[in-house]
Amino acid sequence: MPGKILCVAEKPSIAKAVAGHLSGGQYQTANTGSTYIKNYSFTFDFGPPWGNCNAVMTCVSGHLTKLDFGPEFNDWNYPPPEKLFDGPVHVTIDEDNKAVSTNIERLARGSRALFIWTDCDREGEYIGSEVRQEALKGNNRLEIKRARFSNIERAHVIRAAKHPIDLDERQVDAVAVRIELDLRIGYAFTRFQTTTLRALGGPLGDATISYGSCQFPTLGFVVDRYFRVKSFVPEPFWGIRVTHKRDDINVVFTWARNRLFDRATVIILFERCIAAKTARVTKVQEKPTSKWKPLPLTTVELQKVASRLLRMTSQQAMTIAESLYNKGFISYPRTETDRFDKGMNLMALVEKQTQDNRWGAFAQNLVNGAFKQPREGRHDDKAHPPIHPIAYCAPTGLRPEEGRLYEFITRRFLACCSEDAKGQATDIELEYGDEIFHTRGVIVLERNYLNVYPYENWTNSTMLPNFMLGERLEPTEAMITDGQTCAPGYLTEPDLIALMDANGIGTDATMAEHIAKVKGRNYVFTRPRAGGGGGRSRGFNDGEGEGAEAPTGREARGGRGGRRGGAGGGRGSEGGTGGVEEFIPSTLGVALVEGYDRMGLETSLSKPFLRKELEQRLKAICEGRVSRGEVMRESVRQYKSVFLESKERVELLKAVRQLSLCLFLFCYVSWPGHRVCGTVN
DNA sequence: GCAAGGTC
Repeated sequence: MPGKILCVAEKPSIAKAVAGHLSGGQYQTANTGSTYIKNYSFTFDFGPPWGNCNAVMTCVSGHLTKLDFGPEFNDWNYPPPEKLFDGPVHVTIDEDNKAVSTNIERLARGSRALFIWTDCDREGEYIGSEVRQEALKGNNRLEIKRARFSNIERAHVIRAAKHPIDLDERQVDAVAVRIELDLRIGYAFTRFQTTTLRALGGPLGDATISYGSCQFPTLGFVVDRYFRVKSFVPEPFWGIRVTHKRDDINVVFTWARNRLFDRATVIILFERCIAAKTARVTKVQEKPTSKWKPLPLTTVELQKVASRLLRMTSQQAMTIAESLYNKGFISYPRTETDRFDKGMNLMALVEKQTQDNRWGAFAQNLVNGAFKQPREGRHDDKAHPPIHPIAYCAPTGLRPEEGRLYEFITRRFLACCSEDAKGQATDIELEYGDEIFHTRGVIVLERNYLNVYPYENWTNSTMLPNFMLGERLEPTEAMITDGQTCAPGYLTEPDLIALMDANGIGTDATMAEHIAKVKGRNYVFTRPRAGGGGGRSRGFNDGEGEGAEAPTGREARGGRGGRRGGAGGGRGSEGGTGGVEEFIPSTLGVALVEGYDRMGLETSLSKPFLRKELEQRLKAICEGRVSRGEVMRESVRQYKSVFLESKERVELLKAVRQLSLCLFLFCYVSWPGHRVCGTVN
């Protein structure tokens, strides 16, 4: 044999799966000093120039190293926190990673080459560089390669093993910058905020007032919505509604202009309608319509749905998903990908579900020919497939909440593999005076995926009577309706996740942690949404793969007669009712955000802009447009200047002895009409 | 005692 090849994956599941494929199942397993990690030995023909080689496959467990300040920075007061922006930092290996790194170092000694099998995302590239570092300690003549793979299908993995590439140093650099900046900025501001606040005594005497580049924007979203709700001023609007009774059916026609905010105009337009006496049918159109099946499941979507329909917090959902993953029932639960790789054998996965007594018959029907390739979303992290069941699990084998999540994931998967729901829509348009009105009737013809996916629904609208194109009719009733815009609701967890996602705050794996963090720090709290919750249409994008902008502005609620036209046509209603938790900032949370916002909104630490800018700079590093050093210097300069300005303000306030007037940090002036919300303890 | 990112 021409020499041994050492393969290292990012986590045990990948090591095992890859070893299985490359060895054809013929491998020897050896324990290591780490409980979770095993070494798999086998032979494999890596192709030229390697040929048939002995190989050992092992792994790490996420990041191997840690960045930290030395003991000279242990004291929070001295050296002063601004020194954390340029003080020396060191790479260390945690105690629980010692065994992992010595395993790699030892295996590297007898190897000719290292093949890195970490996930093909930015963090994975960096973890690959950590592995390289350790391996080179054992053998500095080691040749370093990297396997490029986006799923663990057999053929794909074998191809990756035979066509390795090099580590992408730019991605490694980008992550190195992220790690160092998060550390410096997080520590500096956390120490500054905490020590400043504690000096004030009171109820916050021993609280930790942490700052983080993700937790603060998360808090910022909650505060922002809070003020939008509090400062909302309803605006009245008016509309026109026409009804016509035929064959004992009351058909409601809605106004093409929907509503106007000027009453006099509406009255004039309405009078022209009345003056016309009759309306003319200008369009009668029947056409097929469909309700699209859902997209393949991503982590963000899983978290949103879990809190909306399954009554779990996003963090609970992730914990449960991880346990299902570790038991081998579902695929890797942290993914941004909403399209299945063409090569994946989805039918085999569907087949495994045929034995279930809830959805087995549906799955069998797919196997028998009803199977349809899933829709393809626009996201692909090139590292993991969408979340899907990989083994069947009977409900008795799971805890109740695991069962509910497994059921959702499975039904979602089966829905993806079936046909859109089909219906027939009838659109009728009236011209009345100078105004246009329409109505729509929908008949659901085939429910298809809806039969396995009870989380969505689609129902027939009221049956429409026949109308003839060109006919004139006298409306049974025409009236002016009125209503007023109503305040948006406080943020819910799905809203918050959507905002974080849209603004690049955190990753699929960490968003739930940031939300838990701002709760744990008493920056925000949740409470059940008051007032039943049923009446308000949130207009929330249901994850159809479009941009995930969460609802922000005002929404209208009709007053008398202000209902939207035609029940069918669009999206159906969702199954979840009531029990929605809403996010409210605490006094402390508001004070923190206000304090930083007062220094300028574009650079406020509570806003997502700085983090977004950093993300763009990291991307620039990955594209080779700028160096790691330049980004590091510029970002440190930027954050340090915000830091020094904050510090100056505090000093100023101390000097003029106004501290008793300011809640903390900077001058927090009471918002007009703003009642301090919640308590800190 | 502080971050965010991996992962068990």
